[in-house]
Amino acid sequence: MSVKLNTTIQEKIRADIEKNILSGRWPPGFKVPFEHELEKQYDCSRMTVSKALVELARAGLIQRRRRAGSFVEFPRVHFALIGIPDIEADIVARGAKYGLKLLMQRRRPVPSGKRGERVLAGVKNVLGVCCLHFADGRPFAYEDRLINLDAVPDAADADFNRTSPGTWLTSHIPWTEAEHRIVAVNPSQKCAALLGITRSTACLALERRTWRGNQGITFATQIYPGDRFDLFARFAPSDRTK
Amino acid sequence: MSVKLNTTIQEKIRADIEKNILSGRWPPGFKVPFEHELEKQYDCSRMTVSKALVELARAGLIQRRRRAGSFVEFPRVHFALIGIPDIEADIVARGAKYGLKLLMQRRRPVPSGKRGERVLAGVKNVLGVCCLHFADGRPFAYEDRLINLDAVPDAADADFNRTSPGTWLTSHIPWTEAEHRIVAVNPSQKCAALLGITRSTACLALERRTWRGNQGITFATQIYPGDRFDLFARFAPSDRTK
DNA sequence: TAGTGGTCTAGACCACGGT
DNA sequence: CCGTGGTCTAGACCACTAA
Repeated sequence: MSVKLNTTIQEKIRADIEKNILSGRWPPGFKVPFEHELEKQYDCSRMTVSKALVELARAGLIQRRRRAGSFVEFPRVHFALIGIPDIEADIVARGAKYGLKLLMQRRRPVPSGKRGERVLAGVKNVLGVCCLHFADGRPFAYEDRLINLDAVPDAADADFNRTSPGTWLTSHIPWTEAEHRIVAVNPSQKCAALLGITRSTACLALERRTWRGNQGITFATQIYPGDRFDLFARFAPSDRTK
Repeated sequence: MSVKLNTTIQEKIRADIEKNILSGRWPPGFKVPFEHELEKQYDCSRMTVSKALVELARAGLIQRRRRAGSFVEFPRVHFALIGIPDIEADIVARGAKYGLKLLMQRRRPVPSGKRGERVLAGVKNVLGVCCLHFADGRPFAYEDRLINLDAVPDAADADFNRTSPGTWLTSHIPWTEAEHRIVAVNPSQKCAALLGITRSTACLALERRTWRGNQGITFATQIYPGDRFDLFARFAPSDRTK
């Protein structure tokens, strides 16, 4: 189908070996030729061979062991690199009109015993924000978010009627660490009413915690009705980026 | 906290630059020093600098442009590298006892109009398998799977009372492409009864399609009660592997 | 067009881990 | 022990592209 013109030597080596593995010709445990053998076979320097093999090891296709050589690994766990979208960008990308309704925005203590505790433990200066996201005028997601005002003081004056808190944050502060949790939940009475569904409608809850260094930035919970939202990932074992 | 002893030059360069970016000292759009500048600064060869920068570009922290240089990128989209587990391994890893009950295993036509169609369109020789996964004797997940017997003929004789279809497949055939879809659903009457829940209990549905080349291998739907299962990912922008 | 990154070479030394 | 992979060097040519 597609033709590769960008055929560098290391890319050719990588592609050849990958083909051998994925076709099953080189089964799991199979010993990949030594670097010096590939060096001769492709008539190139050892550095070039090494780059190709390092790449394959990164992708989880082979395992490299000193003195022993490189061996084909078996992909035992499926990984999915899932893009967790900015809601506004996601809705616009789907061709719908984005709408936002701010329900609440005020300083409040961190609810103790709740899930936000771990990110914002001990933080006094916290902003709580609740809002509804709309796609073509229809409720699309409910969002409940805590923001550490010590980390992002500007957030106190932000206008979340125009820009959603998530969008605002990503353009105002970089994060160094993040956690995502995906779970199916039944919505609370209040949440169900806002989304125009019943409590028995399955929803996808997306929890996101972000840090910058040791400082917690934000904890957000987004609730999507199951029939209006899903997460999707398509990928190949050698292509873990994008 | 942790001390790096494995301090190669390229690792030091990479770590230094990463620290500058994540601390905010080098904001988005900031020009990273040219390769030849870093070469002098660290008193090493250009290849070493290059490896460090390539690594940072892979991680999405910088963007490299010919003639212009390298620039700090802003992490705008949240990605989650989620390990979608083999159910048996996952249950055992949680410290529970794994159990499996085969409910159905027989050849059948691909249900047309259903979600399996795209993977196994036109395939005549299809094996349908339904089973329940247990953790410590309690229903943990319901699985409905179609397997292309043209691609994996051995599956016809496999004993799915002992090994779950997913585990069996990953150890018998490699895949080249996969799709995952994650969505919240209300279970069917039958599924709810098998899992010991009601139809109004929110469940996480994991759909997985895998191919080997152009040939569809399998289409699986796994239903997890929302209160017994979640997907979790923790990561830093520079650490997209594992 | 000039200077950057992309790729490659033909060596080198070393740490490590099978034998 | 000794051969492997891990890392590094001091060059080189080329493709691309911003100025």
